[in-house]
Amino acid sequence: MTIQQYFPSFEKDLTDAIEKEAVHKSFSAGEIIMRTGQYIKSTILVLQGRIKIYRESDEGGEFLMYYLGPGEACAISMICAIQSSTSEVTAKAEEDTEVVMIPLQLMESLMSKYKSWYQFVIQTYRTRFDELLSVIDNIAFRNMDERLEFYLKRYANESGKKLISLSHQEIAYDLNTSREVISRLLKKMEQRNMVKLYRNMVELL
Amino acid sequence: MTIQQYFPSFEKDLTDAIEKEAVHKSFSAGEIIMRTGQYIKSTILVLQGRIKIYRESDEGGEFLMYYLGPGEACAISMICAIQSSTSEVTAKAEEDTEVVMIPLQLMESLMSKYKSWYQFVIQTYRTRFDELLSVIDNIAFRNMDERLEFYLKRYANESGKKLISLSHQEIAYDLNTSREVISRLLKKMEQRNMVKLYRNMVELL
DNA sequence: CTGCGAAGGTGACCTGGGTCACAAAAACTG
DNA sequence: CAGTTTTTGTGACCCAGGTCACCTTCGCAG
Repeated sequence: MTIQQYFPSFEKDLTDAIEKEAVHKSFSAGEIIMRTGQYIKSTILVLQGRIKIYRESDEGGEFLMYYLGPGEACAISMICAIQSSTSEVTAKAEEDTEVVMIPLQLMESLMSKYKSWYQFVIQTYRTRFDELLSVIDNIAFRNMDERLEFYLKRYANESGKKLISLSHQEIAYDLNTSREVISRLLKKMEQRNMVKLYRNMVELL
Repeated sequence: MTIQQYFPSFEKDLTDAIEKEAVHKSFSAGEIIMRTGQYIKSTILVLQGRIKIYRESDEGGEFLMYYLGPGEACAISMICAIQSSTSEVTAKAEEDTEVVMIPLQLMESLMSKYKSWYQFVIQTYRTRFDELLSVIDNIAFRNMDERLEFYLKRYANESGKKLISLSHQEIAYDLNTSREVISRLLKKMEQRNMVKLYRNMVELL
């Protein structure tokens, strides 16, 4: 079945155990899966779609951390699940999304029983930790133009398309800046032949 | 012995195992323990002193992530150790420091044998992940004055002293800004009676 | 086709904070 | 204690990027 397919590193027994005890769930595009301060009782594995993980400030600012796609899991939900503490971030379905929710206790028992699960968890931490490091690099050391370029490239990479369907406003939210700034910078990039601009779309060249 | 003392959550057997197989090491103040790009083969537990974990940019910028004190461990070294990959950060002894190095294979076997070790590792990930989140919050959403305030408070907290022995230049490095900016902001804080300034020292009020 | 809302463009202006140049203390050294 | 080094203070200036005001363009619904 699907778990097998998206998580090929899992042992057969592990796949079965998850299949038997975990809960499948669907979210439609735009739905909030988890919000700041919410109590977490399960970890999330993504089967289909895309989930956006971002941080919200008290003053309504918003800041993209990373996206989760099929075959990936939310490190934060893992950590919190184990500690059964509250989330510090918001998760939103960017597209229609299908996930498997693994409750706290199951998580524990899988951990001691299946080496491939343990390794998957470690791998997940590692990847997300790295991702956070690169986020920090970007905001600490780079200017807006470089950050925008990085953002577009990453987006294109992860979605596999060169045509990025985002309005300037949406990009601005993700980078915690204003629409005008993004418009100006994109215009500059267009003049340098790095992108081509359309309504609600940016094409990377 | 000391491991027992600084890591009271460890089972007796675990303490013994570490005592027997891991290596004690000392670093003097200012020594680099681990640098960006270096291959990591062991995890570090801190017994004495203080270690500063920071990120370096290509252009020589520097950016503090967090400090490690007695009883704490380096999450990054754990993750990298397990993956036997390279480090993305630099670790420097801030004071004379004593650590225990736990080699990769030992790490693995402790993980499956001792529940208290497994929990310690998870706990460490959690703490550091949170710390990174708050670092991101700060640089993404806050201005320099708030960041400086946060920085000083954290420093005071962690060292347990209200007298902070740092030059303006050192603070500036940690926050990846310039000395002048820190001087100006500290002066303003002094006028607002939040701190008192001395040479090479800041006192939090 | 018209009218309206959403997206994008643009100029004017402001501010935080980075940079430069230099002065004044403070501390260390012979 | 005269000279040197380190730290701190400060004014002048600049630039990225945030803010505001307002315009244009596109696409859609009636």
